[in-house]
Amino acid sequence: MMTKKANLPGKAEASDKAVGRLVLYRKRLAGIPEDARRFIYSHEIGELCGVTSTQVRRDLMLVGSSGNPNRGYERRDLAQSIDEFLFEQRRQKVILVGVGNLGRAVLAYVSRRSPLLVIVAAFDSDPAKTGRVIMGYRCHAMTELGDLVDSQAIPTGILSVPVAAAQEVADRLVAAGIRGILNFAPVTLRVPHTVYVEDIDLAMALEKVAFFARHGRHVERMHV
Amino acid sequence: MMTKKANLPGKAEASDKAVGRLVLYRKRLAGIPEDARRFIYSHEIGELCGVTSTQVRRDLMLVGSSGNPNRGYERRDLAQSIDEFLFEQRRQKVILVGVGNLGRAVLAYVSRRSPLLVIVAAFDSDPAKTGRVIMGYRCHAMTELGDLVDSQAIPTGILSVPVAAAQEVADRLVAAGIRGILNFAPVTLRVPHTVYVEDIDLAMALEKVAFFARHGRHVERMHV
DNA sequence: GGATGTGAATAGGTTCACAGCG
DNA sequence: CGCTGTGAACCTATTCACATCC
Repeated sequence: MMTKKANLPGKAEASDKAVGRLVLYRKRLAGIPEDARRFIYSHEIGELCGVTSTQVRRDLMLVGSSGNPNRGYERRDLAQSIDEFLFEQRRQKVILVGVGNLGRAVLAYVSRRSPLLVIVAAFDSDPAKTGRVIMGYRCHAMTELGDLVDSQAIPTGILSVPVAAAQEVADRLVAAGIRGILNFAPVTLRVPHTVYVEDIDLAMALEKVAFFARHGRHVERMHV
Repeated sequence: MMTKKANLPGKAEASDKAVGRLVLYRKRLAGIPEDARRFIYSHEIGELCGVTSTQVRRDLMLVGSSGNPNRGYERRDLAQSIDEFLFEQRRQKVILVGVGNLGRAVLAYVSRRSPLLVIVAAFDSDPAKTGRVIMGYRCHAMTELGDLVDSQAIPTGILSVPVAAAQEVADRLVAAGIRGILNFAPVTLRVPHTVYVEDIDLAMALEKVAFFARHGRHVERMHV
């Protein structure tokens, strides 16, 4: 029998952390000047990212890239492989809900930094904002949210609304078929477990830092 | 012999993840109405935070709190214990460097949300900003940075300056004796390993979400 | 010689299972 | 009974060690 590929054997599944690091490698590679050396060693990538060289090589196994002993990895080629692995080279649409202080900062921050992700619309419930162009993005009324996500099959949403509205908006996003949410609202969202949620709570992040600032412990790095 | 307490036996060392969860528990406890039930079970905390009850109890062992079979944990008491563990109940000073879009959002976000952390000053290199009050915080010139951190023994700094300036500012913070940095600049900072750094790169976080949105995998939650 | 790629060993974190309590 | 507290089992992630290649 065995028609079900449950756990598709042979193909290694990328963990949350591994994906996080791959995104990081990709970003740091992009930061290297175009005219720098054509090849790069795993230990150099490691230094750039605060990761051991073994870890880098282990992660790169996932993308199926392949380096050359003695010369290392061809930079452009490697970047391409990682893009392929992460996004299949295709652009992916994103929407943002909640154009407050934080929402605006995110709009400003993300544009230009992620060429393979495009924010296609922003939403806010405040009538004073809807219709206007903010940080280069047109702000729509919340009523249009469901339709747009659904009709354009938007997979990813950024949630930067006040706590009070967060769960309700999340519900609407889920109902409209969203697959992943980057959540800045300080609340644990209830969503079906098919939807991936990454929470960023700035206050909590700061408290964690404050704790370890006092306790002077270890180095462990991971960019979100 | 055995004078060296290497690994100080008996006292469990809190891991990065455990601390993150404790911060989360504390935050969610704070969100419960004052007049709600006086006791709470580990499985209730777990539901509130998206964590298993075993995990909650395991983490609470670290703070040395103690629940009561049959009734659970006394809410106020527990919150107090966690505060004690995380911050020894004392207020801790924080500064912020870089009052751009993101810096402003962080200022607005953190104030009121972390009663035990107080932002004591903001800094920016733009003369148009220095001297003014932004989001309720007075903005100082960068020249005052080292002195203030040093003289007031500020342990924790928020870094929300442009990439180009990040490493230099980090160096100055370190020289002035900072112990922990919350870094929003999209660069891996080089700091002595006695300094704790937590990186938050919004673009990277979004890319991670976009990846898992396409790959529909697992639930794993962790609020930064 | 110094790098890659990777099985094997290790460390770290989570869940299980259950004793003990109220 | 259903909960807490916790040793032990388990599972995941990282590092080691080394065969292999240029």
